[in-house]
Amino acid sequence: MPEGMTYSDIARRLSLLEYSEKFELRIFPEYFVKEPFDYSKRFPSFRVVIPAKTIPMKANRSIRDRTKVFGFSSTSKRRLVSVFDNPVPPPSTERKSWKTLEGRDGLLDLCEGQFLTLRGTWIEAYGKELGIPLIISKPSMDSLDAASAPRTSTFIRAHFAQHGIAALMSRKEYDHILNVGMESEGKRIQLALVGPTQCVVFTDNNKLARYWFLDAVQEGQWWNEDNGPCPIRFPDLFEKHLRTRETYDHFTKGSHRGSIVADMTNGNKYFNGIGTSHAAEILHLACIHPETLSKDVFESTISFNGTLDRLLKAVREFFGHLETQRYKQFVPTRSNTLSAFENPASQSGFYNGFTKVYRKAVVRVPLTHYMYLKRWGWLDPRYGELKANWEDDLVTPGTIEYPGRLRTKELEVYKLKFVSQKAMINLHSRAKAKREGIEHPTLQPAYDPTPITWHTLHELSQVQDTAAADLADAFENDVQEESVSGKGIPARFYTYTAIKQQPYAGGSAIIVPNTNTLNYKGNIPELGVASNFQTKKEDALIRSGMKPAGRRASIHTGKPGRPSKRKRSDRDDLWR
DNA sequence: ACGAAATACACCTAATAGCA
DNA sequence: TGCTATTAGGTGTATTTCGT
Repeated sequence: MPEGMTYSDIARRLSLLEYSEKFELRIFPEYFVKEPFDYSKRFPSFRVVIPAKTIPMKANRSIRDRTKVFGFSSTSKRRLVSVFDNPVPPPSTERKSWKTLEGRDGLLDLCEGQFLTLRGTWIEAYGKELGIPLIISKPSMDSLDAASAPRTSTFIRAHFAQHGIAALMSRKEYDHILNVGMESEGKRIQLALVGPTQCVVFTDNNKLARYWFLDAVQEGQWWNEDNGPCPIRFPDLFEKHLRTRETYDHFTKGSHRGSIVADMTNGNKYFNGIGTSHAAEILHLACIHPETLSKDVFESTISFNGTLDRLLKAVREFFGHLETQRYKQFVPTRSNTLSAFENPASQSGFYNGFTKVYRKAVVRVPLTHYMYLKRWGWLDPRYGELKANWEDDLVTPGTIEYPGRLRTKELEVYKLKFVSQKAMINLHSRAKAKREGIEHPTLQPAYDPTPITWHTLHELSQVQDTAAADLADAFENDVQEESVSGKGIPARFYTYTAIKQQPYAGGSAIIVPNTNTLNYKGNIPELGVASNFQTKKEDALIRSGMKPAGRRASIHTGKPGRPSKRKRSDRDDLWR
């Protein structure tokens, strides 16, 4: 969930932090996750966490030490010192040495145990990142006077995933959580900037958050320059960037086949700060089907039917909620709840007030919007014409205390779910069956957590086709394989993607122009769309009387890499 | 031949959906 | 009602084929 609006909100709350010279960085290594890759090559300033297997073994280390999930000792940071041969951080003046240190950098070590100067107003959000500038006051040996100490500066760059936030917390609550134990409280703090009365705590229960410690002088700015402009802080730049020739070329060139929802949520180069929920809401606002090809959206600038204009307008309108009086009134910076992690009810009320689509089964639209959708044919045919006197009921009666509210009409929203399943086929037995002239054994699902519906059976037949093609290939090498290994052709797994759940309320099916959009994330997407319009392909199918109730799903063999292009068949002509 | 594109997967656990 | 299985989030990297 953490997306542009979330980061902006976090930064706004943290701006109330009271000024203090004496913050202290505290780290809780047991709430970090093992990093699967060595980031030191790409991010020299990033504190690399080293998988246990790369830690040189020492005779006196216990089993417990060796099973640590990453380089930090789980019991205390101090024990890390005994693990590495060269644990001494470099002096802050020798900046070059940060890069020369292999596997980790000195910035984190420099921060620890030092006086850290931090101001709430320094904390910024940019896209999907939070930046915390810090001044490190390094006390000299003979003086602990922070004011006169030599200084250097660093940025902490924070990126959260699910359930990750940074929050302002009283020192009292912080101490309480530590005393009770973070596990028992369910509050797992990863990093904390601890002041005498106030703290900034970073949490991410799923441990997917990432933190960078950047050299402020060397980097210049804390955010990732590879990402596009922040739509909240620089809306004009954001829009301009999406209207450049380079962006147009990227989304419209022949090889680009992505859907707009996938391109908005995958990567931050063009749609920085926008994730799954923001994308769903923005597309809803713009009356753009999430699975519209990006190519079509961006080409609209040439054909002048305004799809890109609608999209960019919707982006502005969506993030414009942060500027409304309602936001300032109902989303307080100063929480009056018992815990810093609790959100006031008024806040969730605010967000639920304008989010219409994401993870919702129905959407309520004003009558004017309903008419708009109807006018352009974006509504399911089930939704009929409005009564002649609909204008009479635009506003509910209301009372003196509560004025009448704008009457809305409820529309169903699509919820699509896709699930990957595995099927196993024994090519050897099939080859044998073919040699002996008997019928092929049926393809068996290797596991099937859900009941097989006709949809999945349909996809299974697709898998059968692929398996048959593989079988033909296998026959080419049949003799050779048998003579070498003596084992014949091995069994092989095929993975296929099937529709687990039909569109909510099952009124009609969406036919997707490009089946690639089914698997846009490798995860299981849940799409909420505002309206249901019929694609050209669906129109053609209806006309030809061949409209299937489900849709064809792309087949996956389970191996990574770009999928090979399907050969064009005669049937494809029906889809034009 | 080589850059670009598109896929899987690793990394987690609270909350929820589904089932007995 | 209690138990088990599934789901959500975002990014870097590996792996494969496409397009030129």
